[in-house]
Amino acid sequence: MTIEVRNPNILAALENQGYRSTLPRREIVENLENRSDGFTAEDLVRDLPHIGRATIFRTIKLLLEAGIICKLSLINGEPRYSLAHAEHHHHTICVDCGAVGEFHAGTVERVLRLIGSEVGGSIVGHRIELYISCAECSRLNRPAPTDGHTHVA
Amino acid sequence: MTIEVRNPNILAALENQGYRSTLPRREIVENLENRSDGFTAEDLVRDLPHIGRATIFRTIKLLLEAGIICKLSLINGEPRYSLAHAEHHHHTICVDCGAVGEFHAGTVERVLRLIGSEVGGSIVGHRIELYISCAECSRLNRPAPTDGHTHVA
DNA sequence: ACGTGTATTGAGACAAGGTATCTTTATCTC
DNA sequence: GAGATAAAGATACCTTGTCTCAATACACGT
Repeated sequence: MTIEVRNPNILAALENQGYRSTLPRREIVENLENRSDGFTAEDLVRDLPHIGRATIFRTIKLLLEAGIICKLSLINGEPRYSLAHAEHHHHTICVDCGAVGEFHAGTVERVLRLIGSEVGGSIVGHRIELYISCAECSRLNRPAPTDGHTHVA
Repeated sequence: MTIEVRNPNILAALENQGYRSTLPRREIVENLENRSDGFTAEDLVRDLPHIGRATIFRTIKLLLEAGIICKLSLINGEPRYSLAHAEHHHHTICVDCGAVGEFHAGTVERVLRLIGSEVGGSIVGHRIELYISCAECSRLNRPAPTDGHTHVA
């Protein structure tokens, strides 16, 4: 399980990939950097009303492809985005407050590779999401009576 | 890794939970049972044009809640449904042909529980999806040059 | 078999999240 | 600066669902 520091220069990363540094992109990236938790595309649309909706979505896609942000889904399937702090990781998502954490577990990756090899064919990727009620939320609310086995997917 | 047999009587399961056995529901369940792979809500809407859109979605929701079908997402996030064959499981999804397989890996569950306990708070659920190019597809197409580490979520 | 209460349906409007198109504008390069 | 071209904005449209509300069909008691 690893938690690393924030990418120091997102704009530079985009420019290195041949993209222009435009005002809307700078504003979106700046907005992103001031967020600690997950956010929706609509959050950005609301925060940056002078930037067109399409541009917001286009930039989100760009940042996703560049690995700068990740797309994750809440337990009900709603999409959220979050800044990527580490290279390869997965997310813990608090179902109460929405806080997003990152973790990396080599064991899980190994087991999935093993399963892939049993199935035959080749592994293309995987998606892992761990839904929790974070320490604070589960203290405030009554602790959720779950078993960690809730079948989500 | 387990693969089990199909639920013999979906309708009875619904009735046991207090739901009425209506014609639309019978038709939808019958249609489902004749599918081997993942399907979309629109597939059902197309196949059963005399059944209202809302009813299709309502019934899907019902079957999801009853654990009779699962909702899963393709690598690009598109939703798919698939009949549930086993109790608690996750899915392998072929990114080329869409074939859906089921697997269960106790090791992964254990590791996720461990991670949950490190994070503090309580585990509510998890989502795991393994994207593959199935044996047949990876033989036909050129084998995908991936490493099993593609960062999806 | 026959009402009757209530769950369920169908039609269609609405919503969230996102994409496509097309014209105008802003960047980068020289 | 000038020009080629990437990117932005506006807006229509798409997909996947959900909501409302009147009309219908189940299931149950008799």
